[in-house]
Amino acid sequence: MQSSDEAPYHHGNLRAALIAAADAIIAEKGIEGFSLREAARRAGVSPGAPAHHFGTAVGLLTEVALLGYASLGAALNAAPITDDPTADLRAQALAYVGFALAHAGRFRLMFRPDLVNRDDPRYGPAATAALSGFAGTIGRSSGGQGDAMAQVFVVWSSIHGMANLALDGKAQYMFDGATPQQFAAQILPDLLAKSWPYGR
Amino acid sequence: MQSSDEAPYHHGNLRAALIAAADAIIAEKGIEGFSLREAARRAGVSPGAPAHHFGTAVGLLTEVALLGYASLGAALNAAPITDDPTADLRAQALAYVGFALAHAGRFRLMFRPDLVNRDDPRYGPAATAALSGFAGTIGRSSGGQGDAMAQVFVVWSSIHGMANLALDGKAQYMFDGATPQQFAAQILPDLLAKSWPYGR
DNA sequence: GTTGACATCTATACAGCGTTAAGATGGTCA
DNA sequence: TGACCATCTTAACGCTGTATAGATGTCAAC
Repeated sequence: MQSSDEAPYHHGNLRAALIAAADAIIAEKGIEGFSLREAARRAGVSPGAPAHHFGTAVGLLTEVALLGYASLGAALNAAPITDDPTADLRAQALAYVGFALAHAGRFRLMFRPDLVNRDDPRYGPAATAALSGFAGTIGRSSGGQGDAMAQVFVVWSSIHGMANLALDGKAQYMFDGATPQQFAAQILPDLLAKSWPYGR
Repeated sequence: MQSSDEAPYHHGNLRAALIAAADAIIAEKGIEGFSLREAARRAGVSPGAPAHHFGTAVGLLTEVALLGYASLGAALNAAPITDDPTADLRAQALAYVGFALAHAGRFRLMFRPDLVNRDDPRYGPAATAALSGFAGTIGRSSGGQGDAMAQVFVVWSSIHGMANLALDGKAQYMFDGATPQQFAAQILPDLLAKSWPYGR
């Protein structure tokens, strides 16, 4: 509740504070700049304190990754639904790439199997939910015909690959001078029109 | 020269031994299992020895990554050139995904900007050369029309995204029971036919 | 209210890490 | 032979994640 402004007794809700601290570190320094001890430092507790709430560092990072999937899903769903599924999917794809570039640390963490516990029961649903925007748009257009899973995966592959390459700076070897955003906007229509079986 | 079979004086060629040791560690334990000290241990030298040859750990890992790009290029070029560019590209794409799955550690390292020094003058050419197989196949079919760079990037995005998702085990949420290889073979034709402007 | 049980956090320690600095060692060339 | 230089060792520093034992505060039962 933060009712008194000094560091309280047993800190109150260390769990949430550690998650917030970890997310902030990752946003500032990237996933490589994260350390469990610094998260504890920022939360004002001793290095051993996080263990009680999260076990290991992976436990804490898994929480951040789950938040990342939630925020990715929110970003995808922020694109309005129109009567043009092709345009919708294009907007979602741009949102996906935009999310990767704007939240590089989170995005990289989300796809780091060594830092995230995939056996957490919340992981699968969180990942699926994040992609529900894609699935919905595709389903609205294909009318349920074909293998929906395969369609989502094909679209996801294309967009995910582009997000990764743009994030890794690979695009600069191909289009000098363009920002990743400009580059994405330029390439996306072509990429999507062809990777989506029912598009155009 | 390795003329005597005992550990010699100043070791002989520590540089090559360290690169080989690092590559072996990464192949065995993945990129997260790598440590500079263990590479030194395997080469039979002290922890400080690598510094003289590579500066920091990134220096050594950059060498491994450069080897990785070379081997990736070789894998792509191993697919024979026929008079059917679509089939060629399909084979190369399968080779790309196959490389990622067979050499996961190397592949992950190659795309880890924090572990590889992109400012190394050999980096850009190595990456470009690795993709020359894609570029050649695409160029052979498109006849030089259109933006060659953009075409390569679109194809690369799709395949790279699929390789990453398969490598990260994401495919298992969509096609249970199928091995990544089976999954790749199943999806690739669809992905490629649609991501490649001149295919089919 | 006092007491016991419990969750929470601290203090401390350990092994391992990357990196650095100073010095020993061996090869090479004048 | 002697000077020079590349190479490697030894030792140390501060950092990391994690484990253990104990202190501290909360809460429920009596």
